[in-house]
Amino acid sequence: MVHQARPGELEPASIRRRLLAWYRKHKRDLPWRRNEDPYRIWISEIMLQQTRVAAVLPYYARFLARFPDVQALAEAPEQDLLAAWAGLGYYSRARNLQKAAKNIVELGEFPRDHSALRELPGVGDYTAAAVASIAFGLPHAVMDGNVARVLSRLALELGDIKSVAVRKRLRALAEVLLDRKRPGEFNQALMELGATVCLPKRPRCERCPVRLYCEARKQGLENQLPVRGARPSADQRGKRLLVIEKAGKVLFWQRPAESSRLAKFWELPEREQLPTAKVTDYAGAFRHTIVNTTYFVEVCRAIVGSRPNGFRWLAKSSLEGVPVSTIAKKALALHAQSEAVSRRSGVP
DNA sequence: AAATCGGGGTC
DNA sequence: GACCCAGATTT
Repeated sequence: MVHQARPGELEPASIRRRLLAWYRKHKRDLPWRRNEDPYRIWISEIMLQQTRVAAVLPYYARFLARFPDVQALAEAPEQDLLAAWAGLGYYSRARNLQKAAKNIVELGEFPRDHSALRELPGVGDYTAAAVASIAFGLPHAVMDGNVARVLSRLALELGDIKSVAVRKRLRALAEVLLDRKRPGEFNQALMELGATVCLPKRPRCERCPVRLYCEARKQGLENQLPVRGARPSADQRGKRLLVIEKAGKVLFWQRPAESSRLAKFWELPEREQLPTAKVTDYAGAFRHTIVNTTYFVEVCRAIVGSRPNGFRWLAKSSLEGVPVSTIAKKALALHAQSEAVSRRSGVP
């Protein structure tokens, strides 16, 4: 019996075949695609949460060299871990990674199914499905930003992509389409399509292996989908940071463990924290956006009499091994640059 | 259901 | 600037 598709009806078998053929030919050579070690797949998936491939690449190899297996990760000092993660963002990922590593050591083996994976801190529906399918060949469909966009176009989903109802519909569609014999490959193919062809703006439909099945394209609506609600506009704040040096050391304070963001990261003092510091000169300014706030940061050099309460001197040479916020790193770079400029021009 | 969490590439 | 990324967790 040959299946005869009616017009407008989804054709999962054909979509699977075309998508996989396309993927085998066009997939990018990414470091986490070179083996199926669950540990390495897991690390890659955590790093890739809300983070572009290009941003992850420089971190991935370095991180694995430093923490080559679950044991090493479980035993690492937290400051080492945060230092290795500094700049990637969403630092609760690093903290949860280590909690999970400790759980796995306790378990005695890497969790081998979706529900066991899902219990690890930092592992939600997406990551559990990704690791289960890619590392263990289990038939779980992933739903990430890429898949949601691709499927919203394929199925002409007109509801808000963030809404629970729409996510649920798209998830059901992903499960129907999933190639249950090659779930890992299929999931990666769908995500790869979203990342390289079915782009948020101006999708490259001429390169798409399933364009003939795409309802949005049939209607000429591929550029209008997916639909998403408006976002709150970013607010803006000023910040004045001080670079206070003494004998190769710089004055820092450390965010408390309970801090909602950048917990335990080291920061430069703000002008308001040290009203008695004597500002000697102006190093420059830059802007930095954190989630929904844009900071306009001015950097000054300053001097203090003695070490203020709650602050510590950190050797410049030790900063690599310590979690330092990106704002502080930018400020230090600006400071170093302005110092070099004033030396060249002969200004003290 | 909505808010929160980083940072950067890209248009 | 706005958008968005191989999301998870808390409120």
